[in-house]
Amino acid sequence: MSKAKLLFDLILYVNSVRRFTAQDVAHEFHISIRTAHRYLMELSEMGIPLYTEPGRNGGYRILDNRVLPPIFFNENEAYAIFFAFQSLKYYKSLPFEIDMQSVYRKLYAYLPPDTRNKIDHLDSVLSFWNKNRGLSSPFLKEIIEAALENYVLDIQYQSKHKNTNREIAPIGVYVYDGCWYMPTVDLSCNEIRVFRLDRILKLKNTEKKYNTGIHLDTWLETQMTQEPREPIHIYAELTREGIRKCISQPWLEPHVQIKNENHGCVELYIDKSELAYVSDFFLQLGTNAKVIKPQKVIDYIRKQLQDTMRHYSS
Amino acid sequence: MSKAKLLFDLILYVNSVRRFTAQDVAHEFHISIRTAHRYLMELSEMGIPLYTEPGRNGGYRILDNRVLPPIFFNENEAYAIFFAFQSLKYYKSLPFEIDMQSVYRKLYAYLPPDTRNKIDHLDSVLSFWNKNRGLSSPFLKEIIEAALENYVLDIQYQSKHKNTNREIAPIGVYVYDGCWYMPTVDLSCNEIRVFRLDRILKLKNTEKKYNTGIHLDTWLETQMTQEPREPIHIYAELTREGIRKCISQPWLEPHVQIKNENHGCVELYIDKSELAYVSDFFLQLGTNAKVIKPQKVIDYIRKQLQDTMRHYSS
DNA sequence: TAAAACCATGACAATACTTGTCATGGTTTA
DNA sequence: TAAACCATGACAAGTATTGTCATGGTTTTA
Repeated sequence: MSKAKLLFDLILYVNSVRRFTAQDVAHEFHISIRTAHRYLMELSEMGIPLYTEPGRNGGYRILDNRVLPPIFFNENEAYAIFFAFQSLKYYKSLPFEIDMQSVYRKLYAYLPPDTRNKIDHLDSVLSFWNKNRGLSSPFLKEIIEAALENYVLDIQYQSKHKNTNREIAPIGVYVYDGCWYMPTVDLSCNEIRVFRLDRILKLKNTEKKYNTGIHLDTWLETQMTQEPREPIHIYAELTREGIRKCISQPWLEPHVQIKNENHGCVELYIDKSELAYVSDFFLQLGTNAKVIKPQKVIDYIRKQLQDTMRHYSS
Repeated sequence: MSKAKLLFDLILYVNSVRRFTAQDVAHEFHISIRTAHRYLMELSEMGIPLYTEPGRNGGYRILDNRVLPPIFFNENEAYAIFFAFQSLKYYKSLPFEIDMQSVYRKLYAYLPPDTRNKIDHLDSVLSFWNKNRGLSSPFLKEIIEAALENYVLDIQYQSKHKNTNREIAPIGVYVYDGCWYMPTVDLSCNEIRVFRLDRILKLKNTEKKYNTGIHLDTWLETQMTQEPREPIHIYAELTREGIRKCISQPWLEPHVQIKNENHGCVELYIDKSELAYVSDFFLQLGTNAKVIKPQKVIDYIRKQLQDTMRHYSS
């Protein structure tokens, strides 16, 4: 085995055992102890964060933030990384922000000049804006860590009518529509609740542990595909502009039927719990939509219109 | 200089010159031609895409998709890359998708087992959903390429009242609110127009070139910070729920004033062109907002209410 | 058609590097 | 105080790398 290959394997070895003696290395790789020492010194010089403790029960340790063996990337893979980083550029206070910068620097430093120009140019024709770039989610990192380690959090949350304190076990975090959300198990009632991160006022890690046993993707999938429990049949006619606006809504888009360039309709089943939201949506479309079914939505829209009318005539 | 270091530098050298002879290498690195041959053979064996042409005027070439010198990343940097990739997971038909997969595999392969678990777990507690994950933007890659190379595109676009054909020079692409947009110079009128990628029906590269001379970031910045040209003073009172909804709007958020837990107001200047949009927004807030100024908005809201009322009473 | 300018590969000696053994000295713990 | 670690130096034996020379192939050009 060549020296380079051996050093490479040695990085893998020290990364996985974390604590070892020169003896261990010598035995593992069938080399002398003297050479083991020499190799470990070389790794240190390469920047691998080893430290040693002399004396009995001493030995070598690897610190956190271990260095991986050197990896060959090609130009396209570098592009892919730059492209992905670009997508996060406008989020505020992201975890791993500093590490992204150092990845960027390392890759950029090794690119040939013409590719650098391309990368600079890519940067100048591609932006991922997000709606809530003004709103920061200061607790994001803590929440990701808590979700990873199954910690229970104590949060103060600004809900519709008042501020509440809750003990929750986060299932995970997700961004939707440019805004961070956290589905959790609320430990007071053992139900799943979703919180918006920008509405969390305070957060404390209780150091207690609770494994929700729920996988974020699984949960999101069930949310998205869930059949309505109390299905309500919605039918509405749309103008051209109404079609355009409905198609922009991902939850409506599959249900829009286009009859001709200027007329269409939308027909779907929703759950009772979504009634208010859906009614508000059609209300906001004004004369570009006309809800035909159900009467409940029509009544709601009429009531809202009357209330608002009164509100504005006083 | 050690052999490893020399090979490393040689990668940088061949990546930047792209075409060279063994003689050149020998001269550049002060080694014999024989050794230059040996080294170049080694690079080939390492996977660097060299090919050779024998004969006079022959020599070595490097193919596209050049391989970068090996890079040491640490655990946190690997995390950062996984985190960034996660943010793109739900976009449809992205450029660099295949390369992202191979980056993922390479990094993952070299992670120690415990870190692999963490990465798997990170994957299970973090999702970046986006609103239009159902809507694909099939022309994204073509548009990025056209923007990079300053090509003029011929598009068919579904606008508010009819489908139109336009010749445009893309300034760039950006995502906002989960949806892809493309600011362009419309060559028929030489004005800047923004198109939504999902509303592009057809796209053709004309092979003509036109340099817009506009930098996407610069343009976005001016869009966002632009002072209103015909400023209109808006003042509205808000309920608790009104505050909540206004704070969710990034363009309103800085102008919301909270008086107490249940009352607040919002005051700002907007441009005349935004009047309809802003009016619609306050209309949709119903009784949770009361616009006090200007009369124009109040009139608009009243008219909309009446129209919709009539619409729903027939 | 021959010479020039490339690549490809082999042999071999000179040189440089790597390794294992032995030796010495320091630190910590039982 | 002995055991079990790390750290480092010296040196000979073993291994790898390098440059020189040699030979053979391909393509271009004069």
